[in-house]
Amino acid sequence: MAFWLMKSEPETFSIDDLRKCPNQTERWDGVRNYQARNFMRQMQIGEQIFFYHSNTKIPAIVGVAEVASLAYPDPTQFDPNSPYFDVKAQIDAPRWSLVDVRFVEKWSVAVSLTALKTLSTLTDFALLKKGNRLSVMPVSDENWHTIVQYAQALARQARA
DNA sequence: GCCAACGTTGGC
DNA sequence: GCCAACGTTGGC
Repeated sequence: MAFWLMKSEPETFSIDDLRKCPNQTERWDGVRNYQARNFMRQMQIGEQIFFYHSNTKIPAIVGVAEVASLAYPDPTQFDPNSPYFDVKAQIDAPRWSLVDVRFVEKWSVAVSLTALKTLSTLTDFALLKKGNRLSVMPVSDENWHTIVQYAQALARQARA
């Protein structure tokens, strides 16, 4: 089982929006980057995802979601009315894929990008690499557990 | 196949 | 709102 991180701008689609979806599940549409697409094509049902809020006042991992489908063609690429429409995409040769994503939990205390940068135990974390713009990326087992434990510690502190 | 121009991402 | 970093496009 692999672990992942997916970015979303909360003004567009936040973790609260995901929680309110039918079955708390939604298509992760609009990814138009080949590397990110390829990662989604590797995803297996049930794999865990950090839900990251980007391009906002406090960029942060705000909770956990899970992969709810294998990758399939993103329907918005064929829809001329969608902002994600792609003229070059053909029905019989789709360019873009997506997976369904299901809400798992929202953390009581988010783990901010600033906080992540202070975690010296994180190794080779793509999110922290300079100039990183990838919206879907793998997370190593070690980094996943480090961050989850840190989030739990923050939650305990907040309760105390 | 190179690379300049352009558009986008996303932290600050 | 700024701008650095990056990916994509298209002329040659």
